[in-house]
Amino acid sequence: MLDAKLFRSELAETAERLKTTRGFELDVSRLETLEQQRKDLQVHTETLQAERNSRSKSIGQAKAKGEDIAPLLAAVDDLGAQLDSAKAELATVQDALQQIIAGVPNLPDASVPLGPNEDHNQEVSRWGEPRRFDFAPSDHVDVASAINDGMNFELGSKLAGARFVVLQGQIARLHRALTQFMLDLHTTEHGYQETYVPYLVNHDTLFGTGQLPKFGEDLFHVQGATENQVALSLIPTAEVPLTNLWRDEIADEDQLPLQYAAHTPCFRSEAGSHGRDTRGLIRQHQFDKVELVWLVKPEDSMDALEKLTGHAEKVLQLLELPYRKVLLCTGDMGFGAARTYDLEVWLPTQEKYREISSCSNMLDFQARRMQARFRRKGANKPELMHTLNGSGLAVGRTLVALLENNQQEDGSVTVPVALQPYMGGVTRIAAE
RNA sequence: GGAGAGAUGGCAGAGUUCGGUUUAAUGCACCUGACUUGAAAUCAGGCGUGGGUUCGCGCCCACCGGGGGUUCGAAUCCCUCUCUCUCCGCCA
Repeated sequence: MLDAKLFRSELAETAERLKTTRGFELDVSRLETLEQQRKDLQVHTETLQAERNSRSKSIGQAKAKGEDIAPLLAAVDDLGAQLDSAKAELATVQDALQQIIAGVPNLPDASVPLGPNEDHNQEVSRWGEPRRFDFAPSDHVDVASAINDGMNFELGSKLAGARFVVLQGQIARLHRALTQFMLDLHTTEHGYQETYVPYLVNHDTLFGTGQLPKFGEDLFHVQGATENQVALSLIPTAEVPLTNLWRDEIADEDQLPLQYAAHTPCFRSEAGSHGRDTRGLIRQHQFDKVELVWLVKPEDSMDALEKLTGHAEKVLQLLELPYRKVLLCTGDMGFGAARTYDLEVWLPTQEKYREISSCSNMLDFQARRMQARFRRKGANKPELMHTLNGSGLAVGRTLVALLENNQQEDGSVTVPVALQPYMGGVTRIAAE
């Protein structure tokens, strides 16, 4: 959420920036109208409240002295009704304002390249050399299926439907090994606190990170998750529970930066992506991810983004997977992001780089929604934190990349050195 | 699943019986100053969050787990939801 002051004192400039960077149309005249109404109604309402308070106090004092309070009660007769209607009008206007403001995306950082779509992203660097095959490489589905039916989508759809999978045997173990490897790397080498979090969260939590109110259709919602009527939703990423650990909290300055890592399944309805990536593990309703989250002081957040991205890159490097790092342009960034790097891994059968990690600095956008704050030594006012998150990495897509890049002509798949300890020392997996 | 007790500022913790000088006591922590070579200790003062309004000093409003209700007036009374704790039962 952007600072409400931007919509008052710098409305025209803010609307212009949103339009040029994100192509987002802010309804300026409606905002102006609502803001004027809000101001009038709020002043009116608070005046009535002040009036009521002072009269009630007088009544209390008169009563204490044993005076007759009937005339005082008569004088206050219709104040309650006036106040009720003023409050109701104010609430209507404030809800309307809130709904607009909660749906406005973050403003990109000035360092982000301008552009309407992914064609305008900037490649920052490349690592590794895409392998040259002296045979026609198979895609990950064929590679894994050939290793003792290791990846079975028919079983997935039987159990749950389209976009679900069952992994078996060595492929399932490889998937687990990747997860453990990533989590160990980040917690022992990169300073993250290992964290286990709920996979179902409430709506306040989803509002905090920006999934609600605007992107509810991307989520799976669960009815009657507890005995009551509270609506819960499956997390689309561990960013949601991790970042919300500090919702409505005030940290001490010296507690920052906070670094959290968690492995969770992620659930996405993939509404609006019918027909895209229908084959294979690239786009599933359920996938595993190791997520990295930072909570930092504002002046540290850009530096933290570089570190966070570096930590995700380290995973790819140790797995010896070629990738490139891309700085997203203004039009391609997520709702809450101010600056984002995507890491894209080389997929030989698609002959292109595909997203495997997305690392973003949200600045205070989420912190404002969550009221996640910290207090500097000696300062009396708490201040909003900055929040960052990134995949380190998406486990399913890492498995895809490993299977495709490390396949051999005989159908076996070599295990990278860094992963071998997690595979019981095995250097390659093959059909048995 | 059954029975009971609770939720109050950064933290701890009064106030809730019986609604009204409570601008929520007090302590800890924190900030400023005094004392000190410096520190500790001590003393004095300050110190919740969000919002509105004002050039500013300031003034005003809301907030005692969430929502609703009763009332001129609610931390306090009523309803409801959530969460926590104790005991019993069940259970991976």
